[in-house]
Order: sequence, then structure tokens, then C-alpha cells
Amino acid sequence: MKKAEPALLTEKTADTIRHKIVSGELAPGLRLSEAALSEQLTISRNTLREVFRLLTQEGLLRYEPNRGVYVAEPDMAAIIDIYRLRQLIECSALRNAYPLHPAVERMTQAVSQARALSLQQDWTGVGTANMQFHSAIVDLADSERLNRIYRNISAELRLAFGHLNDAELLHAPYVEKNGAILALLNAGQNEQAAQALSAYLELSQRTVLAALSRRAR
Amino acid sequence: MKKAEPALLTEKTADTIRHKIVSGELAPGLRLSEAALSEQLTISRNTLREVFRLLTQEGLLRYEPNRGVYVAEPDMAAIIDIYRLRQLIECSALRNAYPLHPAVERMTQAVSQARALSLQQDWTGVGTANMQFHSAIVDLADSERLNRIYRNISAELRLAFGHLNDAELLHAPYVEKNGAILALLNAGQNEQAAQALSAYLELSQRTVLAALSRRAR
DNA sequence: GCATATTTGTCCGTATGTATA
DNA sequence: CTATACATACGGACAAATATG
Repeated sequence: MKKAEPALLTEKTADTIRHKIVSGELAPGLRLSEAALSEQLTISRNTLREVFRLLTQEGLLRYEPNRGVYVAEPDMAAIIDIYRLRQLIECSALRNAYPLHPAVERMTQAVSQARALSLQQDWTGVGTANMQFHSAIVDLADSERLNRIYRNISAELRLAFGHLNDAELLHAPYVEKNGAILALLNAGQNEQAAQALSAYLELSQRTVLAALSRRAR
Repeated sequence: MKKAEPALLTEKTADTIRHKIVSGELAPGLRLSEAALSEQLTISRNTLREVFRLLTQEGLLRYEPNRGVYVAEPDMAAIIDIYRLRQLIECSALRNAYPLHPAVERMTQAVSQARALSLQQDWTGVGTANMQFHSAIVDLADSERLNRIYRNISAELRLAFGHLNDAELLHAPYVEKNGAILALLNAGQNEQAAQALSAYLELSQRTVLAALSRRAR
């Protein structure tokens, strides 16, 4: 029988910390002490430093030489930058999508799951399903590097979302918009789907920025 | 008087290895032993492992759990993927460029330098100048994340270039094409500039793939 | 298929430099 | 300015995984 140990300790720990960050357990701006964290996770400082490198590259941590690592605090400039990338990546993926790409199945599932969770008012779950929908859109491009890039920016975005408390406002309105985009894609109207997505992203960005500025008061 | 010690040891070592990789001193596919390399560089194994993490994220090294790190060997799929990203990133940057962006100055300098080195038949230098030209194009977008992404894929691409021996064929024909793109941009014809760039990239990709397949025989 | 040697993954203790109170 | 806390880097150790004969 195989040990259920799936990943290397480094990867596993990275997952743990990643989750603590996006869940808000480790607040943005918080300084992460090597000694304290390594003791709490019962891993060595060497190993923890390797994990820090990983998460820094992903944009979840910020590095200050000789001063330590801090949980990133995405600001307005970061949000704007991230949404520009999303426009670029997602819209082009949709525009050039093949009709019967396997990722379409994932998009369909994400939409129906979001609808179900929406009825139960599980807005956090809806948010996750929405993110899966967009991740599936990127899959349409069949690009290993685009997928890696998108994983990074959506982690950063999740971090920004995390501290905007009105989850319903942030996610609920988008369920049916995703459904509409999917319908257009299934109808072979790629260009219209891309335009709908573009409008979607613009609206979403405005909402996030507004929520962020309310909080910054 | 300050010590001239500029960077962290980790960063400095990463620079060293990066250079050895793109210069071909460390051949693609070569396995890098932690013990041997750390002794050769007179740094500890722990420090070297952090460097490996850094370069792995950049795509210059490939990681195999419990087996070690290898110098990456970009294959055809990687080349194709990278060029798709370049089309997406560079063309959109050019299409949406502001007229008087500071990066235009850098583009201009890169072109004139490439012309000068071209006369001296310094094709490696021409290649570097060409890369700076395209890096400047990405700067036009003013996106921190796009710049980071582009740094990574161009390091990977340089690695692929490195082992195609005909540097003149790979770089010489592109000097004047870059000049033409710059001229179109200066004339405010962004769309034409983007289309010229797109054709440029398609040709470049074909050349690289052909050289790669000749070598693979 | 087995025993052995090599190498990675991880941990610990410690010394040094740098930033902050 | 001193003291303190912490990040940076080192070297040694051992277990686990892998490769080798």
C-alpha cells in the first residue's frame, strides 16, 4: 500500500500557507517570521525559506531583503494590472476557441455548480465556481504557460477578494453572465462571447475597485 | 566606504548560473549535482537549492523530485507555446501603445545598436539588441506582471536559441524588420506596426523550428 | 531480485551581518 | 550608541528515495 503522502513537504507546506493566506487567516501586510512559522508548522527554517520563494514568485508574498517576507497587499494598481491581463488572456482564449474543446465541459459544470450554490446562498462557493469557470476559459487556449500565469494571477486576485466582505455583491451577479457567455460559445459565436466577457471583466473590475476604496477609508 | 557587494549571494549565484546556461557552458539536459556544483561555486548546498528554485521558476531548470535538477531543453511544443505568448503580448502592447512612451526611446536605441553591431558582424550582439527591442515593446504596456512574464519566456527562448549555431541566420534578417516596426509606430500607425510584428514573429518561429529540427536529426 | 552506493530531502546548530528599538 | 531581533549563509547529519552492480 502506498503512503498517502502525495507531494513533497515543500509543496505541501506551500499549499497550507497558500490556503491560510487566501482564507484570510494570515492577513495582508502581516509579516511572517521564519522562526515562528517554522516552529508552528514543525518544519525547518531551510524548508520554509524554499516555500517562501515559491509563494513570492506567485505574488502572494512580498520580499524585502534582509527584512523578511510579508503577505502581499494587492492595491489598486495591482487590481488594474491583473484585470488587464485577464482581458488579454481570457478574451483571446475565447475568441480562438475550438468548438468541441474538453474545457467546455468544465465550463458547463462550473456554471451549473454556481447556479446550485447560488440557490443555497453559498456565496463563497459561488465565487470558487466562478473562478473555475474562468480557469476553464484559459484552458481553451491549450497553453501550458498561459495556464501557469493564470494560476498565479487568480491566486493574487483571490487574496484581494478575500478581504472585501460583501461576497454576494462580488459573485452573485456574475453567475448568469457566465451562463450567457457559455451559451454564445456553444452557439459558435466566439466574437460575441469574447465581447460579453470583456464587458463582464470591466464590470467586475469596477466592483472590486469600489469595494476596495470603501474599505480603504 | 561601502563594500562593493551588491546583491544577495543567492541572486548573485543565480546570475552566474543563468549566464552559464544561456552561454551554453551548461548544456541543455545536463544534470546539475547539488554536491558538485555547490563545491565548485564554494557555496553551501542549502543556498544552491534556493538558487535552483529561482531558476526553475524562470523555466531555465527542470525539476524531477528525488532525482535532481536538469538544464531545461525547450522542445518544439515549448517554442510554439512561447511564440503564441509573444504574439499575444507584444502585438497587443504595440496596438495600444501611447505615442510618446519612454519605452520608444529604448526601442530606438536597440535598433541603432543592432545596426551598428550588424556591420561588425557581431551576431550575438545583434541578437541581444533584438531582444532588448522586443523587451522595450512589452514595456509599452506599463504592466509590471507582463514584464515579469516576458522576462521568463525570453530567458527560455534564449536558452533555445543558444544551441542553434547559425546566429547570423537567426538574427541578421530581423534588424531592418525591427526598424520598420519602429517607423510605423512613430508614424502613429499602431495597427500596421502590430501586423508587421505579427508577420515578423511568424517568420522567426518558422526559422527557429527549422533550425531545431535540423539539429534534432 | 537484492544489496550497496549515491543523491536528494530535511533537519539542526551556529556564525555573521543588517535593521530597528 | 548599544542592544536586540532577525534574516542570511554555512556545515554537518541522517533518513528516504533512487540508481548501480
